[in-house]
Amino acid sequence: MSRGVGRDHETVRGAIAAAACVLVAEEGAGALTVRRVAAAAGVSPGRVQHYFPDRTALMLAAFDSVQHAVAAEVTTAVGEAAAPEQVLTAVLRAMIPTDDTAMRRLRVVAQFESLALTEDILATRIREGHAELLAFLERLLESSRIRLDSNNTEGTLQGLLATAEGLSGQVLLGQSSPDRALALLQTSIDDMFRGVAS
Amino acid sequence: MSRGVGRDHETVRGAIAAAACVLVAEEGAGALTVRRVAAAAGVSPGRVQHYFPDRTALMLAAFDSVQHAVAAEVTTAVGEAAAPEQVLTAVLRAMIPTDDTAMRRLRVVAQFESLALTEDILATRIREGHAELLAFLERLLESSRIRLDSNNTEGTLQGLLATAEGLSGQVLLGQSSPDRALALLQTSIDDMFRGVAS
DNA sequence: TCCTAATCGATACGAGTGTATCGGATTGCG
DNA sequence: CGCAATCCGATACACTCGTATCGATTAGGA
Repeated sequence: MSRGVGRDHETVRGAIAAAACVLVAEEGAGALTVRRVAAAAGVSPGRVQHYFPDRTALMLAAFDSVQHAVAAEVTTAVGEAAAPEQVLTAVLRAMIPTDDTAMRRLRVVAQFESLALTEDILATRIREGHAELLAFLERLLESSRIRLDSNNTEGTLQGLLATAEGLSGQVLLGQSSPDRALALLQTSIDDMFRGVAS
Repeated sequence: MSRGVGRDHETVRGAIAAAACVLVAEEGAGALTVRRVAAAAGVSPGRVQHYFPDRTALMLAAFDSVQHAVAAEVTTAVGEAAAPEQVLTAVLRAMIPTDDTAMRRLRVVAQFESLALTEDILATRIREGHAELLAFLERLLESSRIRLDSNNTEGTLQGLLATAEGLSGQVLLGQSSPDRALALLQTSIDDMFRGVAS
């Protein structure tokens, strides 16, 4: 079934999008090209063109691919945690790249974030994902017995997310080691829980 | 003196680099092109080519241009502050875009940071600038009477810088308003100084 | 004055881009 | 067994890109 109507459309699309992500991770967003992606996926340019009408569709598919990968990563990290504090810690730690695969994934995310400064569609999607994550963590903490001393759960969470994102950027740029970033992140988390009755 | 040897080389170079920054701010790093920059600077492509041997030189000049602009901004912000705590606060607040010009400037910085994930020369320069800023703030706090409770000045500062960078990214992506980001940043700074005898 | 070096506009070339289009291959259905 | 729908490889076209190159212009020293 290498041709014809029997092809599993979504599988092929996903494979091409995944190859596009690898390409972006290694060569930057500028390499997001029909022909380059085709070469990276080991596929003819015509095939890529068949599954994606234009360059924007290819870009959005690649973005969805990383976003789903990140969501899956977060989900498994959450699955292993029990208490709400552990869930929060796991989610935030997942934003710091420690191994090669996480490094690549977060490099792709960083590339798309800078693309989003120009492409409004990407900015919207990133905002939605960010708001979703924030709401999830907010529900998590509010449904538990945890109450933050600042009486401002959303603000504190947003600050924590900003810290994690900043540390992630530092690691990606080689300004900080993953271990150091994780330690600093843990300090911020501990500060947040300080003086809180669980 | 529109031609000939009498031209002020550095002035022309600077003007072209500044125009390149405006272009990057408005259209992203992908617009960093000889012809586009020439058009943005109101200059013939040949002139740009004359002052910059290749695209990399143009990119580095544009990067230096923003870096100097940021340094100047920080310097004036520091000049208005008296106490070391105020200096630190001023530096960190300068990383959050509040008006249009700061917005544009930080957009350019963000674009170059994502470019640095691919271009090693940029990564090196950013690391150097970051280390320099960190060392400056460290000296500032250590030479003053301020001692951090965590007994880990560098780590705390790095965490604070990460928070500011993360908040800056949130503002750039429209996930947070400048005022909100400034408030969250202030909270982080206050937490840092909590329990510290000045 | 004139001549050398700097400046710069214009043009050209090859590579790479997005996209349109065509034709053959393949498959599942009637 | 057709046959229509899908799949996809190939090609073409009009662009933009970086870069090389040439010639004209200009300024300042000899």
